[in-house]
Amino acid sequence: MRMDIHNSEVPALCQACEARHGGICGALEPQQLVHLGRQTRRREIEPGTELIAAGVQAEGYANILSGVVKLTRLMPDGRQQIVGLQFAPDFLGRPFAKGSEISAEAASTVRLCAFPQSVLEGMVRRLPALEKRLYAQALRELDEAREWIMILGQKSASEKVASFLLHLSSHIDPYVDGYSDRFDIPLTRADIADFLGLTIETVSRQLSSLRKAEVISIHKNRSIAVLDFTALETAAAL
Amino acid sequence: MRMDIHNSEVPALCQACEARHGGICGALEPQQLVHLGRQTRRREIEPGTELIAAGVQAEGYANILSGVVKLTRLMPDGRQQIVGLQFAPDFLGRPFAKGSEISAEAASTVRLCAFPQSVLEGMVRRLPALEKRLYAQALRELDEAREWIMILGQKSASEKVASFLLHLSSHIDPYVDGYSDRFDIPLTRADIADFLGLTIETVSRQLSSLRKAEVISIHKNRSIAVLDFTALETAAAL
DNA sequence: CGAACCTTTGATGGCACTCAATACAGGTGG
DNA sequence: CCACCTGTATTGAGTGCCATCAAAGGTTCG
Repeated sequence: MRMDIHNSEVPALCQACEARHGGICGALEPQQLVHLGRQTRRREIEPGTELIAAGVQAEGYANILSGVVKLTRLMPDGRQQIVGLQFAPDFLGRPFAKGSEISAEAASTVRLCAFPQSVLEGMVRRLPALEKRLYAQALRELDEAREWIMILGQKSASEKVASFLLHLSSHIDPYVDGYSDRFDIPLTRADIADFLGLTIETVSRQLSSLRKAEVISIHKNRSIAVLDFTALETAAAL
Repeated sequence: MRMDIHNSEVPALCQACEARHGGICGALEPQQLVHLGRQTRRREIEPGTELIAAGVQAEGYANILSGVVKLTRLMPDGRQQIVGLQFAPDFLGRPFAKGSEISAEAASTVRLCAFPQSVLEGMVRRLPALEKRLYAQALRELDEAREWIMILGQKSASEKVASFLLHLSSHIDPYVDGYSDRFDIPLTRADIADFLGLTIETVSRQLSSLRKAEVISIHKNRSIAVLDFTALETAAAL
């Protein structure tokens, strides 16, 4: 972990924070961290909790410390699509914006560092580097969204599922279990299906197919180990 | 058209510019317009010309004055997906970024107001309002990208084509032809197919279907008139 | 008028969806 | 600890939508 020159000036909570140097906090000087730190509150969110409702202006903003947040859009007839996933240390919320069509929901247990709208917007006005960070995240999200457009538009079901697993594996820290690295899938099969524009049956079939080909191994339907990374990349048509 | 308080200070070229109050120019004061105006060059681009190549850092930036630019991503095996369309007065290029996977190509004849990279980046550093404009466009593009994610993930072929026509009709100015408003489709069937993740045959079939249902009328395969807007919205599942 | 290209239309097949049944995991209470 | 129950995931059979292959029709050039 990188250290600040005068760590004594950095709030204790921030010193050990996973998001200290990422998200928006990376752009802040110690004294600004103190200012922000006074008004933040850490929260732990249950899976399934709605964080930002569609069509409603968010009351606050937050940094994601751990867990996965899914951004969903709902069609008038009830069809649902996950339009993005956010991981630590992503920033949650849209400054200066009216409510959008998108709602945010905790996919797994999520830990947040939350602060009120006014605080962030005030700091942005005084600190151009902060706006630059927000801009950078928006561009990163835009690239990611366009990558998914390509995946949804061009790829077959099996390629979609493989691409999804690769995406997950690059954002989730694995833990060692026996001889191989495993990670918990933070989404249900229904979530994966909503993300990939497939049905849960098709997702399940593709996962089974990868398991039978010994590209991955699945434990209790909840954790996955990638046994053959190269094969997974091939399957994703990357 | 909105007027500046002292129009005499605004470059003549900008006074009559379609993008004067949109894109990034809307954030500029007359004196800054003069500064930028000195270093811009208007260009007219042939359809099919590549404006920004994938993997290469762009040499310059531009405002779109008219026409349509398609942003495409190519897969290793040759499959192609259009990940976004840009219309006037959108800004073209990504400040401070290394080359991305995406390439930009003129879909129709495109008129640009182009300027070198250094000029824009210098102005951004001195003018926070400009960065805010760029941020706002990135967020707009992000919303649009996520809308297409939903369309690609959830909608049927007929719904996709109807959604596409609605999208076009909201970005292209129609001209009166006989008794109804028409507009030229700036994309070939192949482009539409690449955008919607379909084949040209399927696109053609869906267009024929809408024509037979008298929702639209097609003239010489190139221009379209929306005869029944409500029916088109229904067909798009909006 | 003819050539090249784009678009439309038709016939067929495969991939993913739908419907249906079974299997599994986690939690609760006996 | 096991029986039971609920929600989630897997597997199977059949169907439908869209891709593929193939041919004909339009449009725009020279």
